[in-house]
Amino acid sequence: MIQLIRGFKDILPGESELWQRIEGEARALFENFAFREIRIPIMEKTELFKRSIGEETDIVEKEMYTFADRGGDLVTLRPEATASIVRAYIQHKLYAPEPVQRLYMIGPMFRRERPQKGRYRQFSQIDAEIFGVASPLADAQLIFILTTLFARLRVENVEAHVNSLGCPACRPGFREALTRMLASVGDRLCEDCNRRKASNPLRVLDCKVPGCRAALAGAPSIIDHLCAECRRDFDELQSALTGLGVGYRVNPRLVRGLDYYTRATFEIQTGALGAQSAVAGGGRYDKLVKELGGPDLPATGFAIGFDRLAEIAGLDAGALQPRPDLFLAAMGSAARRLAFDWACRLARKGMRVEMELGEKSLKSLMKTADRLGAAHVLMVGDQELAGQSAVLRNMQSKEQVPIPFDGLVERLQAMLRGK
RNA sequence: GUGGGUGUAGCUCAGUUGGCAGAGCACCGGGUUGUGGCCCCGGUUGUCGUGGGUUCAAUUCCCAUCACUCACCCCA
Repeated sequence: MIQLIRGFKDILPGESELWQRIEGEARALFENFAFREIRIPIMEKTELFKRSIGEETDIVEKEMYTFADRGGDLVTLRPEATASIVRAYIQHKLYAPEPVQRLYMIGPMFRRERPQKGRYRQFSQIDAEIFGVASPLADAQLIFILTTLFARLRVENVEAHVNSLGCPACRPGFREALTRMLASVGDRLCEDCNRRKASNPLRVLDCKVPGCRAALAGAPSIIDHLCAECRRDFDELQSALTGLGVGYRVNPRLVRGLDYYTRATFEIQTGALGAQSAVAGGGRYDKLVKELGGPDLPATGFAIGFDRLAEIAGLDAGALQPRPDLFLAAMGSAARRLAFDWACRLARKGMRVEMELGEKSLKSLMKTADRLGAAHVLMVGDQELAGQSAVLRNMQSKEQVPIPFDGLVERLQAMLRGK
């Protein structure tokens, strides 16, 4: 028996309906906010991810599915969506006719990590990006979309965390101050943080080890080091959120694992996913478009962990299961042939129709119809053939009415429409 | 990459001084010769994760391995 790859999973009927619902809600919301869908390839040249995400990040250093294809080109299964979307934005000069582009995509990403709750090697993201808008109102809009979507999906106990990572003008100053502080408490930090304080000091800020948290009690806050422009933008983001009625928490410890982020950064966090607290994360990356060879245009975006969202959505999966409008119960080959014909025609007319194609007792057929949750059952056997009239049973009221063969499809369509 | 827990029927799980493999649910059939849910009766389903070892005998003990899972790490 060949089993699926570690960290990958099948979305089976019963769960796929939930995924469809989530995707549908997301698409509808994006359309309302004037986003348009972009479909990007599942692989890119490895170089793209190295340059955008950052060589020193864990994603690039040890998590990417990278290999040489048969022509010898180094390619990588996408670990996130932003890099490809930016690449497409530049490559197709989407900015030329209109710099402002609101784009979204939904699809699988790949990172080779050790699987655990809320973390898979193939996972899906719902991704949104806004190009060409420097205003923090764009960031506020993204957060508003996130909280709206989560509310529609009945996600409870989530909290929006926001922070500013500063810009090339002010972040270096903060980084220095933090590095100095970390050097002075080096002996109290965990092993990982001692390694990180050199490679990526900002990451030390969100270490979960209690000792590190205590040692960092007096750590400098990025917010105190923001330059005037960053400060002003961060204030405007907050007032916009407040104006929209979005609850949020300023979290100076919120940092990102990807190098390209600047200024506004945010995360939707939950306690329902074990150790994985982030259901969605994003922020502004004003320098990335230019770094990847495009014009100097700002951008901001987010990614939702689809799998994580599906796990915490408060929707009743049972209520999402499809139920047949009509189940055809036929006895005998002649009646079955007739019923088969009706079933196909009714399905083509838009009715959800199910039918048993083998010979079964009526009792067995009724049981099947009941199990499937069929609203109505159409019975046809020798008696009905003789009278040229089938019997329609309402499974809930148990009421049964004869339906003449002549014009049966049209009659049923009219009777069951909208039910 | 590191550590803990768990692998027995389609599902949830029992199964200790080592002795031919179990329950509930589900499924199929019957009770009701053409009418579902409730009830009753009967029936099907297993490489006991895999490979070795110890033993007359291993689901049980030992070793290895794989998978799942949780946590670290990292992130969505």
